[in-house]
Amino acid sequence: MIDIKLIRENPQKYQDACKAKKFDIDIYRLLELDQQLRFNNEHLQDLLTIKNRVGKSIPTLSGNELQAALSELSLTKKEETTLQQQIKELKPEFDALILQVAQPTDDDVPVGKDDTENVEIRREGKVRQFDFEPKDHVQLGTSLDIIDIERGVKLAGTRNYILKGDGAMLHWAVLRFAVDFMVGRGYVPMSVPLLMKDETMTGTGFFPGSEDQTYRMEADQLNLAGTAEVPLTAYRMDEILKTDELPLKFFAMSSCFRREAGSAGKDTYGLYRIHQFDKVEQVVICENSVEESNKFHEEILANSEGVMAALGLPYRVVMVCTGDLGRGQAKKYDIEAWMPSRKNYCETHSASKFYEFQARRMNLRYKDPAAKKNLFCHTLNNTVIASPRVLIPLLELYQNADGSVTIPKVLQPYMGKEKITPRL
RNA sequence: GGAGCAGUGGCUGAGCGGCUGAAAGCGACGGUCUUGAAAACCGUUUUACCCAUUGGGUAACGGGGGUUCGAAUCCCUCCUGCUCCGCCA
Repeated sequence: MIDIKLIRENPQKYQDACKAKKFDIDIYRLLELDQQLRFNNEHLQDLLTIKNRVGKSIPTLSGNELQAALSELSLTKKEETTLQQQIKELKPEFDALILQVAQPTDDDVPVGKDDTENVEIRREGKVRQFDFEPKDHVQLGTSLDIIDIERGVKLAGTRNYILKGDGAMLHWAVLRFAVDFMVGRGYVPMSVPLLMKDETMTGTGFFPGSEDQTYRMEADQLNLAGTAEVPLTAYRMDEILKTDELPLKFFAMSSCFRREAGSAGKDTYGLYRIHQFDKVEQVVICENSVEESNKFHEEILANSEGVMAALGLPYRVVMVCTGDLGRGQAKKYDIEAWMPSRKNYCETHSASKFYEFQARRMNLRYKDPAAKKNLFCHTLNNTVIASPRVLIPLLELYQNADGSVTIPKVLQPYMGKEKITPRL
């Protein structure tokens, strides 16, 4: 959410920000509502002042004076009711609109319409050239009997799968490695609930907007989180933190649930785009400072790059363009791993910087001794590892001519072996 | 799921129609004292918003609604917690 004061000062900036991110919001309608609400509120406040003053004198009055006071109060009350009625009508529209105003992006964010215009920053690692005809991850998974998509779909419908034997082990190995890695970086491990209230979804910025992408438990009015970003970021929601608590650095491993509505027919092959997966996610909550936010944005990116490097996966870092940014994101880096079967670098990580956009929605603040008041925190998050998507490059790049798959060194302790071999 | 009890400031806890944005204690912060610390003593200490130069005003005692000139205090409802019962991974 954006501070209404900032919008008043420079409405065009926010109108432009919405446009760049392809959100159709009428900032000027918002300002109009704001003005009416302020006018009504001021008027109401004056009325209440009178009401309080007269009301307080009531016990000291009697006879005609009392009657006069009471009739004055009944008049102000009538006026108060009218005003409150008007406010009640205007407020919901105002609230709904201001939640939709987009966070302006940093100046260095490239302008573009969609993900095809994201800008590559650099490439890391060497893409493997095969001297045999490589299989894709589905073929490998089937021949090694470690991935069973057909039966996953039988049980749970399209975009579902089952990992089996070394497939399940490899999946967990990757996650466990990521967990240990993040512990090593000093982040606090968290095990969190995944059925989230609407307020939590709104606080983190997923609602309004991503209702279509969210599995909803209507009977209980809860929502299955699509990422542990939601519980981790909202963990201290509605609180005022002590300055020395900051920065908060968390990570959680969790299952993630996504409806993938609107992507019918897209990425239908294999384990790329699925309804349920597991992810280790990192979140940083820091003080209200652009420098701090930038510092931690680089830090969480570096954490994930550390994981990719340890896994020996070639990847590139891209800066996401305006048209591909979410409403609240000021800047975002994606890490894209090389996926041989897709013949491209494909997204495996997404490092987002929000400034106070989420914190303001969640009313997450801290006492700032310098400013001598409560400021909204800044929030950031990034994937540490998401599996089974990362198994795509992992299996495909580590395959051998004989159909086996070598297990990356750092994962071997978790697997208790060096190779996944076909059953005979 | 049923019954009972309860939800007040950072915490404990009083208030149970106007004098209460809220006693008291603890904690925290600042000061005096001290070589330093502790103790003692003094002071400060909820939040958001509005108008104005110092200052003034409004709202909030779990959420929402109601009664009343006036609600932390009475009523309704929802939520949360605790205790007992039921059911159960």
